[in-house]
Amino acid sequence: MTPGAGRALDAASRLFYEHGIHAVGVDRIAAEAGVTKKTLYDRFGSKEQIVVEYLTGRDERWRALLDERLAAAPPAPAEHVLAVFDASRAWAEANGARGCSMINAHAEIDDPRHPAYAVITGQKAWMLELFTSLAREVLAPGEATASETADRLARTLMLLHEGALVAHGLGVFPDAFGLARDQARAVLDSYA
Amino acid sequence: MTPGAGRALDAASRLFYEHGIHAVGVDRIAAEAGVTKKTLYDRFGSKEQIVVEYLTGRDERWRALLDERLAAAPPAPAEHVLAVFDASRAWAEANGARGCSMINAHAEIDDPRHPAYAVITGQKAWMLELFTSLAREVLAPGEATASETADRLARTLMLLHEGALVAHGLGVFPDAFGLARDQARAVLDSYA
DNA sequence: CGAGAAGTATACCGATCTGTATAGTGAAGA
DNA sequence: TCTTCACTATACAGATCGGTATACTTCTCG
Repeated sequence: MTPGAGRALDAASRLFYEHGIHAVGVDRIAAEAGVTKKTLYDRFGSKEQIVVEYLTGRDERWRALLDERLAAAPPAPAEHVLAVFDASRAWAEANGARGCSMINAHAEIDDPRHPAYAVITGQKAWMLELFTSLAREVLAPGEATASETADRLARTLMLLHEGALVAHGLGVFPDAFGLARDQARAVLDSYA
Repeated sequence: MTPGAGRALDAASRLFYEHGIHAVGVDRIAAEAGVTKKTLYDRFGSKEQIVVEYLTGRDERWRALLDERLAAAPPAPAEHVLAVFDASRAWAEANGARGCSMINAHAEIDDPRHPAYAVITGQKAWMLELFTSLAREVLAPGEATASETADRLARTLMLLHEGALVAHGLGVFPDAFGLARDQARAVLDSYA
């Protein structure tokens, strides 16, 4: 990534997240990045591609933070589940004043053929798979066999997590991730 | 509401919900409603006002459906909580292929001073208050006294509900409202 | 040295954006 | 009958949209 491209993607990411994708034009991105539109189009080819790289970049940074937190968590599977909610709280404090960028982008992108659509649904599917694998370990440590119970537990954790993302983004009540974490523990206990 | 205004608001509501607010221009609204732009601006004054009435209209229809379902539910307070999730499932089947219009609109409106912002946060606050009053009745039937326990239960129900809205809108897994309803029952039982 | 990559500055394109203006039509009601 | 209301049709304004074109500079690297 060239310096100009980096500045452009940084500016675009901030502007897209704060104001929405359709509300931000390429002229504004170029101006705030201190870059000309020619550089933008030489590097990215289209606004659509900038959107894709914006979402991909957030996804990668989120997964990196999560991997880090999971690696540092106590080895018990249930602790890993709680670490996901802790990671989300930390992420939201640093990058999440306006909620989940994937949920927000989904509100603006109606066409499933849009290249950014796969990034959005891909992250949600990945999160569900993560919860599913954690749920399996909680229910049957050591075994990696699928079960309807694990799927159900994983989906419940996903509900709590997505709910916390929205409650936080809309400011419905304070510390949504803390409550979701507590409820996740209660759900895990109920399965034990 | 004059006939032309009604057609315009219907068209705007459908287009805003399906494609997003910024992606739909007033020319398109006018064309699909079979109305001229002059009629649009004579009746509504601005696009911003059309957005406000779009969200207000959905809010009112949702509350009407919910009131109806709550009135028809068994008298036990816990049944009323479950009826909220049932109402959401019914609403989503009829009007919710792209998720919650308030969450979606929030993704596109960054300015808290935007007149639509109050409609969005107002609906979420109202839902939290509904869950809170139901939680109080569940915990202490007949009494209307506030308690931290009731607030906590209400927020947990809110988490499950918002989570189901998102999981349904993004298509993360099938029947999110059914699962949320089952989990709500489990949470209610745990408080009993 | 010379080529190529990365960048700047500026102007332009056609389309679309919200919003306004002008002129006229048809119908309902005092 | 005459006014008022709701509406149509069309044209336009100024700004912004995504995207392209031309010409020049600056730096690195073989």
